[in-house]
Amino acid sequence: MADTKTRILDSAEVLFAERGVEATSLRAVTTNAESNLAAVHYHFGSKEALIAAVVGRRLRPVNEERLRELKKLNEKSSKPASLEELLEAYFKPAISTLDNSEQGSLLAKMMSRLFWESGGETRQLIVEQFSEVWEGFIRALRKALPELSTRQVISRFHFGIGVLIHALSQRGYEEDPKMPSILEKDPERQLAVLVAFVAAGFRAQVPERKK
Amino acid sequence: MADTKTRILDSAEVLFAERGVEATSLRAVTTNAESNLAAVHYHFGSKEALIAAVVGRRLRPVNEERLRELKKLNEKSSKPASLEELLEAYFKPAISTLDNSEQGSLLAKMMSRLFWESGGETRQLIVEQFSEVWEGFIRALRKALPELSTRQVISRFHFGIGVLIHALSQRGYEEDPKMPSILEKDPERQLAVLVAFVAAGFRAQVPERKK
DNA sequence: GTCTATAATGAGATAGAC
DNA sequence: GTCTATCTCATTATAGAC
Repeated sequence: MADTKTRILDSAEVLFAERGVEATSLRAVTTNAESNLAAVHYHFGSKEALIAAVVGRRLRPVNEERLRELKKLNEKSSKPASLEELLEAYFKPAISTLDNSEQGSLLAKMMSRLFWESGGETRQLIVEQFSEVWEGFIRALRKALPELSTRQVISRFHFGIGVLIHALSQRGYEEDPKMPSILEKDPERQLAVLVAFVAAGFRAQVPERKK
Repeated sequence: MADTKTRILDSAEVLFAERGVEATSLRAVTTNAESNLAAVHYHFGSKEALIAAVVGRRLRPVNEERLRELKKLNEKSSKPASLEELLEAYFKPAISTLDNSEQGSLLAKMMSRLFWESGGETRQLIVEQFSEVWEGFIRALRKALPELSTRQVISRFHFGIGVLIHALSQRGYEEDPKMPSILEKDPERQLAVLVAFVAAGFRAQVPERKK
């Protein structure tokens, strides 16, 4: 059996994803981890700090891989990276990490929840985790799409993030007949579909004025 | 001053959006509404019921307008409605309602939060509110895009919903330099940009197999 | 490091006067 | 319909034994 700290992290991750962060009590976390309330405070200090640890453990490797992929693209040749390459570099780490983890869809839901649920301190955490990655990708996307204004690039990049988050977080609801599954089963196809959709959106022409 | 019931709804809407539903206590709601705890239980019965009332009050008119617009498109001519017309019918009620309400961005955030935060009962509420609308739009979208499979239409429709939710919910963070504003100021342009992005995504060709 | 026991707080809900 | 006061319960956090 893993050590107490890890068991608490694992347990918290599952429960945060299933019920949401606010709705999950530390008691539920520790019971599930076959530990006790005091252990959380010994290892993490507070519930807020536990949340940060749970998020950081999963998000850090994803964003590190994104930066590595981006660096590879930037150094690869004198030509700027293409739109599709950049989107793939951004989406792939998220999709593959989620597939390799035993938690699977739960993790995706936890991340998307965190994105919205966070008020105040937790939001700060998210912004910090992402700011370097976003800056890097937006800079590269501007080079790939010189015909778009910076503002348009940022806007459409966020549209793409919205697609990713929504798609990932709807996993696990496949059983519901009212909410048919969104993503393909095969991770390679998932990635291809997402990249194709968002890339086409990036290249869309917006009509000048409404008729 | 509005009656107590309305003041409670207004207050709850603002606080739910700012802090999240779980994190908002009924005490905070009633203090803000210059009322008291008992009034919530008199008018609504429970916190869960209050949540449902807050959501329903805003969501119902939006979804009713969507269904009206869809009906208009279906009856307009013998030709099936175009992709752009359908997307506009879906997006416009959300954008214009949000602009007309004095709460503005708070309301958008409340909706997007609800979409994710909801575990169990509250999720049920969301699915019920949306199922008729989604069914109608997916049926119409299939006619507009006969070259796509039903599964692809559903998947891409949800991608579009992801874009809408994400875009709307990021309103109000404009002050943060790390998170530049996503949407145009002008609602007409917002709509045009969203429709163009999602329509292009719908029409994207997905490469058959990865190289 | 781990645990039991308990403190301190805040939550949703309710009774009953007005 | 509205309000104060209170009930009951669950939460985070901590003290202190081992």
